[in-house]
Amino acid sequence: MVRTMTDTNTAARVRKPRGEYAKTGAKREAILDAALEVFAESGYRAGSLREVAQRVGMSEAGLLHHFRSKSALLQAVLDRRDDLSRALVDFDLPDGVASLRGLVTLAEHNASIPGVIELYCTLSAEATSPDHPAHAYFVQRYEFVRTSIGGAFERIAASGRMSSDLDPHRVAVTTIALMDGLQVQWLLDRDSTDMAAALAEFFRAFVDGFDDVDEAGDTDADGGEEPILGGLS
Amino acid sequence: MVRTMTDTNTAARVRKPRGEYAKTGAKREAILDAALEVFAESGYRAGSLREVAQRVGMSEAGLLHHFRSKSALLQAVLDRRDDLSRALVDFDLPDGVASLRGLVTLAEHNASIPGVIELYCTLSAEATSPDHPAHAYFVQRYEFVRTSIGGAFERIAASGRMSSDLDPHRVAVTTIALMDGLQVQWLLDRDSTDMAAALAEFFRAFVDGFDDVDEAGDTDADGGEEPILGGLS
DNA sequence: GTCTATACATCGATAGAC
DNA sequence: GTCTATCGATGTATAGAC
Repeated sequence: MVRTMTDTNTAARVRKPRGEYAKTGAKREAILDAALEVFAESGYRAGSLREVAQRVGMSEAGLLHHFRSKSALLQAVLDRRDDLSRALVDFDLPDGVASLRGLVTLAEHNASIPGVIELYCTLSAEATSPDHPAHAYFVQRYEFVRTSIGGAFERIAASGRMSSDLDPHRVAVTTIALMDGLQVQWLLDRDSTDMAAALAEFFRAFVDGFDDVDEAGDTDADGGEEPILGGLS
Repeated sequence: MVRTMTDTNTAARVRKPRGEYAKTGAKREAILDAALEVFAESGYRAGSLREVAQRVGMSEAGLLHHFRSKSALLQAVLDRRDDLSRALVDFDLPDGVASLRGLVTLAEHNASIPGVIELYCTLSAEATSPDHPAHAYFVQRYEFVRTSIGGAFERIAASGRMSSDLDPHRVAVTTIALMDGLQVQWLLDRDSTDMAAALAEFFRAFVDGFDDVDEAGDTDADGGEEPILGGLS
């Protein structure tokens, strides 16, 4: 399970009585939406509370009543994305190849929400600096994702569907790097790359039978939607 | 040839008389060094002229005597990196595989100059925003690099050393994405990845005989150093 | 060519009225 | 819960003395 920056805050928030929470919660959500936009467009350091407050139709003081500081607001934005992700991600599928196909689906999905891509793309680069308020968050996040995708490749290797010359963990690092790097190019020029196609081409070269249709593993027969892995970056 | 943002300025600078240029040129170089550091650590928007001036032991006004604005300083920093790169890069080698090996060497070299990696990593994400002063620079830069690496892969494909299923241009996009993404992870955690090894593993999977020693193509017999491709990102 | 002084904008955050 | 008012810090850039 991913450790977040504000487990304490989140717990306290959830413990609040429902009626009071519902009303003020709507405002909170609106603020978080606006904050995500602003941080995505300008990054954390260059993004201003003023801009967030303006977009949500509030004064800065009113905004700071809900979030006591700018960095607390950032943490809340990231925590909420994690909540969404946690509800959608399932990396512990027995079939590692299915997890990889999920990543391609994710890349497709991501192209429809450029704001979120911008957020993670900008923030992860910014948070490279050790004194950035989200530095620890991103270090832990990447660690977790590396482990998850590494596990998928381990199962693929164990089933003999990948060259034994390849280290599953290193291929996981490569996969994540590829997804991140594609996003930079895509944000700079939407026509420069089809992120999902590039990712699929990559998997096809490393994994035997990546394109094979799976009629056997029909665990999704309940008609539910494919799980979409969100906010990986 | 790469088009830069300040061809005009560069031309004007070069035209200056040598004696005058030498003295003030030293100060310029010192400023550019400091500016690269600051922009690398904090990005363009959060990096301050104050910090640059302090590191170079000057007042802000003195600094602005050499560069009329903050964005002009950034352009000068990028232009200088391009000058260095242009002197080191040779992507028009007849042997495409040799160019790829050059990229691995570059990845090794880059690990020794984290400041430059930080600069491009932070700036390229920041410049994703259309109103960023370096936006056009990075769009053009990536276009150029895609074309260059795409050409190398085309020659490799033409010589039959790559699967004909792969589109050389798309593999070029993938290669660049991989290099960029590796840098993010590496900056967040230096132990998370060996950038050069990951890149080599990638090429090995796509290119036949990537590891083969080339005794035939001994064009480097003059004892000169391997050309190092600098500042690709 | 470099400095001091300063103008002017923007920002995060607090205090206190309502 | 939201506002106005305000503080203090920080930032870019200019004017003018030396």
